[in-house]
Amino acid sequence: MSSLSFYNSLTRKKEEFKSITPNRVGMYVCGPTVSGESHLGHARPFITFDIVYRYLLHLGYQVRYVRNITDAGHFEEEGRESEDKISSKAILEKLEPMELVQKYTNKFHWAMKEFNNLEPSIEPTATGHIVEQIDMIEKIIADGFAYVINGSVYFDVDKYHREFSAKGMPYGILSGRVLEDQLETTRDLESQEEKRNKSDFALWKNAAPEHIMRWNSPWGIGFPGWHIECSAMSTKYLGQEFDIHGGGMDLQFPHHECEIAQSAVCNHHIPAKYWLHNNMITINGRKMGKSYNNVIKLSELFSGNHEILTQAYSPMTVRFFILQTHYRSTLDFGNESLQASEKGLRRIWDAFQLLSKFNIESQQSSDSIDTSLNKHCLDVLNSLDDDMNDDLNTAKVLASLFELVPIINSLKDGHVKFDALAKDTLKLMKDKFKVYLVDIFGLQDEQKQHDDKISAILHLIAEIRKDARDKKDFITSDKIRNQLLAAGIQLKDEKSGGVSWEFI
RNA sequence: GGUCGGGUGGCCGAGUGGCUAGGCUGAGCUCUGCAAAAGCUCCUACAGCGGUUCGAAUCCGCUCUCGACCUCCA
Repeated sequence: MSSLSFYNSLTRKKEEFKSITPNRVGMYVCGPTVSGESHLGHARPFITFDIVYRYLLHLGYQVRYVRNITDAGHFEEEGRESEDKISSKAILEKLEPMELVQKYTNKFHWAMKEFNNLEPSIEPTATGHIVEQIDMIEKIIADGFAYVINGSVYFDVDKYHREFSAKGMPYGILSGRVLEDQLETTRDLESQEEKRNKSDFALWKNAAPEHIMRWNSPWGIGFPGWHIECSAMSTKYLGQEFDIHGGGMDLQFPHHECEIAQSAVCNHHIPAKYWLHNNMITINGRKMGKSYNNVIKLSELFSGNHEILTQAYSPMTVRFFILQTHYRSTLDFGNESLQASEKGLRRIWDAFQLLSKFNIESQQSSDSIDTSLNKHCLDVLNSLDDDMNDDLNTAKVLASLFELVPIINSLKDGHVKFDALAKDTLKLMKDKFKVYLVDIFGLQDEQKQHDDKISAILHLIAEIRKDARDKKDFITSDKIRNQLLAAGIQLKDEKSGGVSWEFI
């Protein structure tokens, strides 16, 4: 059996995963900025890294999964009016900053729950770690890699690059950018006189009087820069060097590059061994993002309340949609694609439900095994782990599971006899479907829950309809079926003579 | 302009040298009172042009084209 490997953005190649501490994994994923509601694009990293988390747990690792909440505002583009996003919107909505932050944090948690994402081990907030951030900045200043001007602190990228290139940690090591090129191509921006170089970034920013979010610091009243929170919190909870750092590809530069520089100065290490980046979700070929004005919020997606949407899509449909593509590929949103995922999910889930109900133990081992079919099943089942180990090829795993669906359905319909497959093969199939769909992919049943009384009524109605059919009273039987269908309940006559139903 | 990554059948999307990816859609058949579901079958594609090779979607070169990042970003 193969071993787990990841594509490491840092080395730009696939590498076998070996945890720093045996059997334990530390993983840090950049969380949401809670200044607004999460959209479809945001769902991708959190689902992707939920799969990473679940898979590592499945492999038996003890994982500490840290995902932060960015609740201290970041800056607008340098050179424009420096403005704290969170505080400016708070004025707009006439809310306390922390009230706003709480509101969107709650919404974020709601969405994560809808997606059936496991909760991280620690979910630290930026505002709760101002002290740690200040400590780290002081250390960087003491080491000579940051300078103070007008109550703000900037990281001296140029100096860092000169001194740390020799230590194998040049600025640009993660993103592949060459600092010298950057300096030449960065456009001239105004209000940058404070910084010694254009590539320098803020560690601490002096707060203008109108800023509501503000803290005391050795340099005056202000707020932390964008990148320092992740360095401070990952160091605090995972140590100076941990296993996995995850996030969206758009964070690779500058965010993660700056994290590396900050941590390299303070801890003398590139903070993480493996850097994993998920690709973007696009819409009409363009990245979904605020600046493109093409976002679909998660609440809109789930309710169908958006002009682009032809219908609502459930959280599991969205999850499945994301899993059907490799995490490093762009994924283009489209109603047709989502609908395909919705149907595909139902098909595979129905097969899984059937499979779970099969009573394998009662099957007698026999010599009527269809060896080629049996081998085909085993080959497919045994390929699953290899595909998952190969940089989490969830798309391939799902395709393989789909290959088994016709066989499962045929077992039910009797096209394939149970004793055509070895008992162990059936057991393995049952096990793998459960492990992958439920444990690793985190899919769950979305059938609307109905209570026993409804079930009893449906049983009764089905029985009445059966009586009508037996009497060849198809007018009555069709009336029952059609009206139930109109009410969202689909009856299916089974070959065995029984009836099953599905809420649609 | 710089850096990087793509272009796969009607749609979405795996796949790095030879073997059917898969899902959705469409067509036909079987089953069925009729449906639905399910099964079977079909529609067999790799942007273009060259090159390497016995053999290329896959490797190399060029061209066209789309996108991401370049200090707000998942």
